[in-house]
Amino acid sequence: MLHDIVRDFGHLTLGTRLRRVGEMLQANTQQIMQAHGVDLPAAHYPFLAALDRNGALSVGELADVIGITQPGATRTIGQLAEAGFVEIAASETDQRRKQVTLTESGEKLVAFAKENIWPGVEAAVRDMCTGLEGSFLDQLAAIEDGLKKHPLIERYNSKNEPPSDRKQT
Amino acid sequence: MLHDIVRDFGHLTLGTRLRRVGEMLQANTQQIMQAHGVDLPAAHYPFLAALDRNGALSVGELADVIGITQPGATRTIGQLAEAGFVEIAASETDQRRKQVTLTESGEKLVAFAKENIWPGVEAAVRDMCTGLEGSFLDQLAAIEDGLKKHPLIERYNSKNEPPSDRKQT
DNA sequence: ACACATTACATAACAGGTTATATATCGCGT
DNA sequence: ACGCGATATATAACCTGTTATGTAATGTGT
Repeated sequence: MLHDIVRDFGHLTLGTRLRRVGEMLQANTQQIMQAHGVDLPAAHYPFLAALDRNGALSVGELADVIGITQPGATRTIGQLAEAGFVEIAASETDQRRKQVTLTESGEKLVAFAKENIWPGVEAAVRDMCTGLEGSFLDQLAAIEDGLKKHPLIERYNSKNEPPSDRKQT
Repeated sequence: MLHDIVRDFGHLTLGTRLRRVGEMLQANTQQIMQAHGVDLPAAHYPFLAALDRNGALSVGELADVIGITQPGATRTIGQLAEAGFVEIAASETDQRRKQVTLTESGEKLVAFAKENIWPGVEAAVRDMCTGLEGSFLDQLAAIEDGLKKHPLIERYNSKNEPPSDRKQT
């Protein structure tokens, strides 16, 4: 069998590797959400969480809080608005700013996720991270292996009731 | 000041966070290469390294070795071929397979990087990872902070001669 | 008060990954 | 030898981030 060259290269290819694991985790998280009937790209959740925590925020503030660049925030906010989860309004005091707020639908979504899904996801990821030892590279390798062996949704399901679809109110 | 919500959320947003750090590292690495006159997207280097190590490989083998999906490999290989660093030839025994090999230009590039750049990059990343302690999340936070404070190229330059442009042979 | 830099957001093009699916060749069973 | 599943690659569409740059509104110095 061929080697995993990215892993072999150690620190040299750490960037590629972190990115790869991150993408895998995002996909896993999205899968869990979907199993609950919530169908939204994984990267949208930090926006909803930030608005839930902080109330109305401008585009730039959201980018800051979430740690991405402003154009990325602009796009995601646009998609969330199109999906009806947030509202975008021009600030009254400064016509350049856009105030972003959760709609009622968005608030309901966050409430549901906060109550029923996110704690389980957090627990599943924490489960995967417990017992890790050694250097950062060692721990990362353990996570890669652990995630391949037991995907997040498996860890999630083993700790939770089988999900009940939120759409069937 | 507003919080970094992705970090606050702990394990819940680990995916987004890993991805973010990975992208930063890739960008840093690319920057160092560029300072040496080598202008190639960061994700292309694992391909060159794999071909250098293993000799000719098929598209699927490259995807395996590097740990990405086959369509991703197909695209990157196409770009490398266009840049003249690899050659794509149909296998003689199996018309479905494409054998990918380094061109002379590709071999020179790898030789130069292996000799003059990659060791320094590896050392810079290792430098950033030394002395890390605590949980995976703690170490990740330390890396985020360390990278923001001292980008890779700074660590690299402090340990190496100022780069000499390889093009001016 | 007006010129001009600064700020906030939008837009465009790209990087680097993904899934889903099409296409062509191979190889195997009957 | 022929049909058909399996395999190798390609293509298309998408996600999520990035730079670089444009545009409109704001504020500031003279």
